[in-house]
Amino acid sequence: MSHDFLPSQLPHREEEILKLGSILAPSLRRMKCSNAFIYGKTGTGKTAVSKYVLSRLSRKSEEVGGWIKTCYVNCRVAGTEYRVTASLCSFLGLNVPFTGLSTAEVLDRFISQIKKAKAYLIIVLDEIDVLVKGYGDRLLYELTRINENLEAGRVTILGVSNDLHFKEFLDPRVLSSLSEEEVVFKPYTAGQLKDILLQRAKLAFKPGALTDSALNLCAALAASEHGDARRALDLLRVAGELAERENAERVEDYHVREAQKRIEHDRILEALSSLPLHSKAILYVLYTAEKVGEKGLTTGVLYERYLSACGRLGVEGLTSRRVGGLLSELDMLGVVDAQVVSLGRHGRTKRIRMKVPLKIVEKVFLEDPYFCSLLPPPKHKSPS
DNA sequence: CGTCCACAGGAATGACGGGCGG
DNA sequence: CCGCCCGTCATTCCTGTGGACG
Repeated sequence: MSHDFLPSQLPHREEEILKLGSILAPSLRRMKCSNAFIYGKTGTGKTAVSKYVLSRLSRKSEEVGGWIKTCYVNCRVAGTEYRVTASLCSFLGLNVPFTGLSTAEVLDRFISQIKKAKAYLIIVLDEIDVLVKGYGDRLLYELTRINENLEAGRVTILGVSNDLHFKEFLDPRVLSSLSEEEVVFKPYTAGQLKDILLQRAKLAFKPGALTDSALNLCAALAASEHGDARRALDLLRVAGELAERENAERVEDYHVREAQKRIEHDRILEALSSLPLHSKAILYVLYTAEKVGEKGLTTGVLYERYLSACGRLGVEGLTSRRVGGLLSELDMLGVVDAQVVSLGRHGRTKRIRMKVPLKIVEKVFLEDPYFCSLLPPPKHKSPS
């Protein structure tokens, strides 16, 4: 049930597999392949299909002589231009130091290794938008024009992205070269998600351990999200874990609903606890107010209390302007609801209220080394 | 019907830290 | 290794404004 598991069959992606396959097939006859751009929302199978096609291709290539090399790099995991390039080298059996060289030097070594091996290279750059947003399209530009002075060998690039907008960051030359072909992954429908879940459940669950309606619910919930298969699998996995923990015979609907809450809960907790100190201080003020039933604080009141909270924390408070900025960031994150209202003679301000459950916020502060001392000690509860 | 409150939120500028080329 | 540049966060200064109230 884990994210990186690559099943032997990918239901409802036959079309995409065929299309990608036909783009890459010429390499088996030592012919030029088009570069391609693959996009679709998260959990639509882009990564799985790319990896699947790559592995099929490299198996096929061994049958016919093995001149095709496939590389899969996740740009977000690799992180920097340098590490992406270094990672590409390692697919050619070329080890480069993890630091010390310039990126250009690593790229040169990479190119000369291609020449030496006369390799047909298929490169998949997953989450390519992260690389481009962080470092620009320089590396992509270099990669797309390697072919120009290569008498033996070929380089084909498949760029995978879930952000369609990122094309705007690309140089027109890079864009036209990269998007010779485009493959779009549409979101899965509820029915398709069900098939995927069924296939995985066969491997992960004992027969009869999963009710049909629980499975349908997972599919329906994920379909209403983005048609996100990852979400569907998460739901099923967490539901399974919950059922297991309470020694239930089978996974039922309520396990799935519980799993959904749990996933949401963890997501919020993660988002809140990684907030910067001053944003947390603002949240703390809102939390203490709402705890005693005080809702819809105004900006002025919030700022005063924020300053006093800062005093107790032993840090200098920020300006009201900055606090206003942080507040609208929290608003955009969906943590807080801040609406501008006019109180006539009493001026214009914001009505600010919490948009996430107080319980989760409380948990954040209890676990926070800065804030836990400001809170009353937790009531005794049996460990859950 | 104009005034004026209590902010909103844009623009310019400064402080700081980290990466990069020379 | 050093200076430079750039992005981020914060401050300062500022203009804009919906509507209750006199």
